[in-house]
Amino acid sequence: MAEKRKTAITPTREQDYPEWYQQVIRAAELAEISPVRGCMVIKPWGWGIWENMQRVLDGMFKATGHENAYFPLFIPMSFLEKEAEHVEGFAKECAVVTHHRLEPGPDGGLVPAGRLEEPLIVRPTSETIIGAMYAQWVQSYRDLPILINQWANVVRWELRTRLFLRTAEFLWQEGHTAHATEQEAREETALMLDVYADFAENWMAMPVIKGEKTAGERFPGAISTLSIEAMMQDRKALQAGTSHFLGQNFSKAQEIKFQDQHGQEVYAWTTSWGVSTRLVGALVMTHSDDDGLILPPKLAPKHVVVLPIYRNDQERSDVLAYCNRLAAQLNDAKFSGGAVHAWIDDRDLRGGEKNWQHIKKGVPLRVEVGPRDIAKNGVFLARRDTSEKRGLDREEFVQTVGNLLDDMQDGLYRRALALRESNTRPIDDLDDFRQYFTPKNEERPEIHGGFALCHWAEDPAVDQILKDLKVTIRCIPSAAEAEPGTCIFTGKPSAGRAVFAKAY
RNA sequence: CGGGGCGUAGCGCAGCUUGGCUAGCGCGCCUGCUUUGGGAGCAGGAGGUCGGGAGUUCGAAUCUCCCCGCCCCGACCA
Repeated sequence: MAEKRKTAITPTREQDYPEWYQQVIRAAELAEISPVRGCMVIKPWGWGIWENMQRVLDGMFKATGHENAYFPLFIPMSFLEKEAEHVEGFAKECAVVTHHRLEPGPDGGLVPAGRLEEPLIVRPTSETIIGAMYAQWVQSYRDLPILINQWANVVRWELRTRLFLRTAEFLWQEGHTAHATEQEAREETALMLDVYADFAENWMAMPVIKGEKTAGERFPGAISTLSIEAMMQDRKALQAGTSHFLGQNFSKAQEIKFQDQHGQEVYAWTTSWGVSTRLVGALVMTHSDDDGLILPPKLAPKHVVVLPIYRNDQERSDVLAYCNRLAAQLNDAKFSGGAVHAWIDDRDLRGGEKNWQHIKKGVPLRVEVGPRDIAKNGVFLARRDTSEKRGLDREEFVQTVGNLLDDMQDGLYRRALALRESNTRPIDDLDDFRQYFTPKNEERPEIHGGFALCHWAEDPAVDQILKDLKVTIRCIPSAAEAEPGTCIFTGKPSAGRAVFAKAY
């Protein structure tokens, strides 16, 4: 017997959460570190998840009146310079293109030649280049609103990267809208946050808190930034999507102006909103366990893997024929407004090995089919989320597979919500707050803390305490009721509680 | 970008302190046979310019210098 490990992933979440995360991504074949510094290669299984995310989100954007378009990867440096806060926010992490030609170098290599008159920035986000176009497109109130989204890659020259969570290049969508009135733009900002929350909860099975960022956490150049915040299994917060109300900051900087009904020349009100491939990382950290990835069925690239089991050629042909009929039936079954996606894994690998591969990749359902099942016209079913295994009748399975997948989707959401709820609490005392966010083992911090709901006030003293504890204010929850209280850091009066947590 | 650690086969590592035969081990991979309902067994085999460059030396994975990359901790961030 080979060495039998208790879990498919080492270390476990408890032993070393960050390392566990990396190992899950590798074991599930989602992505790999690339030869290019800070950049990752997204592999087919990981890409399949992102494709599903794109498809669903794209449908939601269209349903709320948006259209897709595409703007250039390169942004003239002067564009970025127009909005002061914006420059300051992104300058440090910009990749800059300064040349447009390569020539043979003295040592046989290539050297850049043909210096550009004006350097080009590889977009870290596209407010400026899109705004420049909007300025041309908008002349009359009749041209508004403009509701455009683009799917694109962006580059932020990060010094410390982690697969999916923070890479130098990442993929995202960025919506950019321009409106005639402030109210309409604010409504758009809130609407898109709702879209993100809907997607997170109903497709990713990831509960989120909707809220507004504090001044310190705002997008550079925004009047207000809304976000959805999720709790990962190490109880840290992950910002999973943002929606910004940009006021007239960018339209003034970029001359996006128009004549209103009264013939007055006024500036447009703009918004921007985005989610990125970071959501794949969020998915991993929300649901997976010590045996690898667990996927919410609604975003899984495939739902059911059929594993044929046979000993000889005769059995092989019988079993495969049965499996083919089963897979065809499954692919006709309905799930989540589409079809169940099943396939037969007939690779020449031993059963146990093959089985574990699918466990690690998080395939929601595994179905073993061997001579014994055929004799009973049945299947042997294993579900990834609960590890439950049982034999059942083939027809019954085909009839109920959609419901089963729905049930798994719900179960994952409830499990994630339960984790968040049992690790969220109001804290009204600074000592309690410190204790909550201080690990028992300073050398190797164990999983600790969670979300704390506290009264607070704007004050440099608060910033310092939070910095020392490595805690951030995640958001001021939209759902919170007005509740006057006292800032636990300064004793100043507070209008309501904010969510505090350690964060990614 | 500051502090610390590490680069040896696809992955994980030993060897380095005290330079010396043909650079090893486990997993994985290939071939054959036996196997196959939860990570198979035996036998044989392939795979390395020891991260890169320069230096010291009769001789460098091992010593010196420079460079590159990765990981951890800070600062910054979707």
